[in-house]
Amino acid sequence: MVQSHKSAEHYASLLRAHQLKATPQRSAIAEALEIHGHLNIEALYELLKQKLPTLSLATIYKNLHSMIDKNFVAEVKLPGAKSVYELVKEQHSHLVCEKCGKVEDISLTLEYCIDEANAKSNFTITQVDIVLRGRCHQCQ
Amino acid sequence: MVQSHKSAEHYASLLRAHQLKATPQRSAIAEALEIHGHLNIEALYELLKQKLPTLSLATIYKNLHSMIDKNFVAEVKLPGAKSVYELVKEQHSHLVCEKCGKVEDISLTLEYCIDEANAKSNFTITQVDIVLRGRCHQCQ
DNA sequence: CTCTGTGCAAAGCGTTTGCAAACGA
DNA sequence: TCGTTTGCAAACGCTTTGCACAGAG
Repeated sequence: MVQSHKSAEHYASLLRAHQLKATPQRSAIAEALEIHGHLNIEALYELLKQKLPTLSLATIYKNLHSMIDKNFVAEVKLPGAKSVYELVKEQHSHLVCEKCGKVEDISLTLEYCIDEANAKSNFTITQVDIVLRGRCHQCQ
Repeated sequence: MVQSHKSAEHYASLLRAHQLKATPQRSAIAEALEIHGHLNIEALYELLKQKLPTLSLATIYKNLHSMIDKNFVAEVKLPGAKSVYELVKEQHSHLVCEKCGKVEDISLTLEYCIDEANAKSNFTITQVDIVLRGRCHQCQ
């Protein structure tokens, strides 16, 4: 298991930088997402209950919403699976293993896609969401 | 409003070609998706109730599932919006207007993305789902 | 001290299921 | 005719809400 090397204050500052009050629940969510990268709501709840036994699902829902509103967390909708949540970072795309479901980030050059889409359509493209599917190294 | 120029038998044949019994409800779903391109469940229900007043939501859910199982219909998950459904066609990507929500198809060259992802990751990519967001011609 | 966040329980809402009747092949 | 589909209503599960108490700033 990956361990955190960040202090509680690290997450509190991150939260405050996004106009979010720093509570233990929110810090725990931030830490879990930073460590695990991508988690769905159920996984997040199971994970956090270990450290915060009284944590309620409602709190997770409320906090994910406020974190998304403040652009601190993003929801990643995956084809044929539950949404996962991640900390907002620089623009990136997602790889999903079709066998084990693992999600990884990948940085792709998107100019080509955007240019082609602008040329072929009447839209002015501002954003590209890409989900790549395939087999991860272990599942080949 | 776009009107259909296909006979009822056209949709019945399409359905049978996908191992689906041709019922009026299914033909109506196929027709609506062919005419409108992309519809969410609520829009589909409202539309179809006009022609089939006794149609139930449960029937739409059951049929969409069997149509997806038979690879006749595909679900398109959109960031921050309800899923829409479309008839399965050749591989293509989606454009979504961030103002009016309109969804259009676009054919993009994906080799570049796939090659780059294969080169930069340990995954063997088999599929790429791209959702482009921006402003459509009317909403610029 | 004040306002926001938390946890619990209840409510809400979209989706699924069970079943009898209707229907397609 | 036989197996599938339909429509209804009930059940389900995930998400949201209301509220009293606790906690952050």
